[in-house]
Amino acid sequence: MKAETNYRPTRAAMPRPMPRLSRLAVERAKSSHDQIAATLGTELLKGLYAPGGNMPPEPELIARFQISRTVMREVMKTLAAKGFVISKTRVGTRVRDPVYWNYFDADVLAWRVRLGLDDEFMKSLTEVRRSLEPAAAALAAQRRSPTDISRLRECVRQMARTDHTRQSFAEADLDFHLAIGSASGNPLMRSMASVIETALVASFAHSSPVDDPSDHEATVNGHSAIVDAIESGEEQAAAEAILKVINIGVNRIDVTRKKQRGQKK
Amino acid sequence: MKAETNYRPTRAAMPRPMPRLSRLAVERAKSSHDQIAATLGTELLKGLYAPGGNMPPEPELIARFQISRTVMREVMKTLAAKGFVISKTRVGTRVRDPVYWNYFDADVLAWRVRLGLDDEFMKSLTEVRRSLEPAAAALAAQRRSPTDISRLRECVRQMARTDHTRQSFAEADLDFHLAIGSASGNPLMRSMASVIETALVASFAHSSPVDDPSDHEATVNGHSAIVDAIESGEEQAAAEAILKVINIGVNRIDVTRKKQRGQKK
DNA sequence: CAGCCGGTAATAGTCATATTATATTACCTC
DNA sequence: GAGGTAATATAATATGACTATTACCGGCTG
Repeated sequence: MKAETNYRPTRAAMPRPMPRLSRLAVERAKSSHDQIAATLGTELLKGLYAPGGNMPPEPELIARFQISRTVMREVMKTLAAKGFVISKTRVGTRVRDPVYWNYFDADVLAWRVRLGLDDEFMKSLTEVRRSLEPAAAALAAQRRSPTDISRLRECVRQMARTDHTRQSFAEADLDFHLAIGSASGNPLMRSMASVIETALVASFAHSSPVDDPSDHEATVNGHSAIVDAIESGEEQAAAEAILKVINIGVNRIDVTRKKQRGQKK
Repeated sequence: MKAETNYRPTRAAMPRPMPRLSRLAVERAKSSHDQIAATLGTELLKGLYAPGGNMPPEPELIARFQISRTVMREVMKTLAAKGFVISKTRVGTRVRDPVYWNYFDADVLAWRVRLGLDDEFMKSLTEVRRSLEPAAAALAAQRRSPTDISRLRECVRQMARTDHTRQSFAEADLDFHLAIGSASGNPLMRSMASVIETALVASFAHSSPVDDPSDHEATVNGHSAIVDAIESGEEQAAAEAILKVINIGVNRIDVTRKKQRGQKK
């Protein structure tokens, strides 16, 4: 069979198997383009370019990064697509008000994380999770399709494995929360994936449930309880159960941080 | 004074006054680039290109849209930045799993809206608002800076004006909810703006509080109650108050739709 | 026959240059 | 000084060439 594109609506689209779903964002390969976008994006996040003002003009940036105009423009398009800037002929590339920056974007969050994970930012992430995920779980409980349930159960089974590295556990955990998003039946909820992923990557960087068997067990049980609640259609219980799981994670971070601070003295 | 760029961190950045904040997304001018991005983005949302499969190869798209390769590539970069596709040498431009699509992106939502506002989608939007906005309001009540309060009050005052068009009222309403996002002190919450904007544009398209004086009054009072709760630091009350406002909006849509359906018969 | 290895070719990535469009600024007329 | 018009800076678009990456194929080797 010839290599087949699938853009003819008439021909039944034949989706080839996805090339392995998740993989955490940390390890993504970086082309020169991405690197520069990341650099400028990070600088924007740092506040080096004041909103309402202009970015340096094209020639200057080209000189700075030693790249062709083509690449520079594509980088700008990327930043524009994420809501950071807007370019107009004769005006230059203007930095937009931060309200319009797509913080929910996976890349943007990743840049923000690499910028440093102050408590402040972790708090913001957690606040969003605390409001969105319970809602998603409640919706899942409302709809609870058998396929979703069994998928969630499988996720829990994966999390329960005892041979996890931090990395592999983080992936399993992420899969679970993504599955919740899907089970909610709300595409927007499912789209919060990047937020969760970032939060998990961040929080598991220095401590993970797999470091401590009892923590691991508690985490798995917590997740299992969520599925139970969803399966029996108890919206309220599902929401509370997932909130509990989030809180366990937050506590682990707090504890670890305190320990680390203590050791530093 | 010479035209001044502000990219030197050393020199105190002098933000020029924002060129008038909001303006609803509907009216944005469209360059050829944006048009094509919108076209392809819409087609992606429609499901014309199966996830995991390839987009049509560059030459074909260039032929289709009658544009230069430069523009085509920038469009692809835009779509890539929004999580729709990923291009690799020798492989082509592959459509990513919809989980990764940035639904929270203002453009993406706008495309989705223009695609048609089925009840299903409005429901999704509302579910997200119902979970995020109360959380934001609660946080605002926790922090309640005087500046935020007075800004919110001003928003309410603007909404209360009796000389509103649907458009101008929608903008005032949007300003209010943006202000709530800001007042939450959480940049991620503030970033949900695009979702709200889309929801408002959508919901006011066919009916608006300004169409009916008593509806208008109820809406304004509802918003005022939110500010009261925030000011006195009652998180719970603030959350409930904003939920009420959202519900009023949802009801208006339902009623209008039913009426319209009735008339069609 | 299976599996490795290297060459080939398809495809996007990058580059350089030229032309065009558009908004701002400055000037010029009235 | 108001209003219009030309000059100019800046990004937008176009074009064509070259480069880099890697999937695929076919041959070699065990």
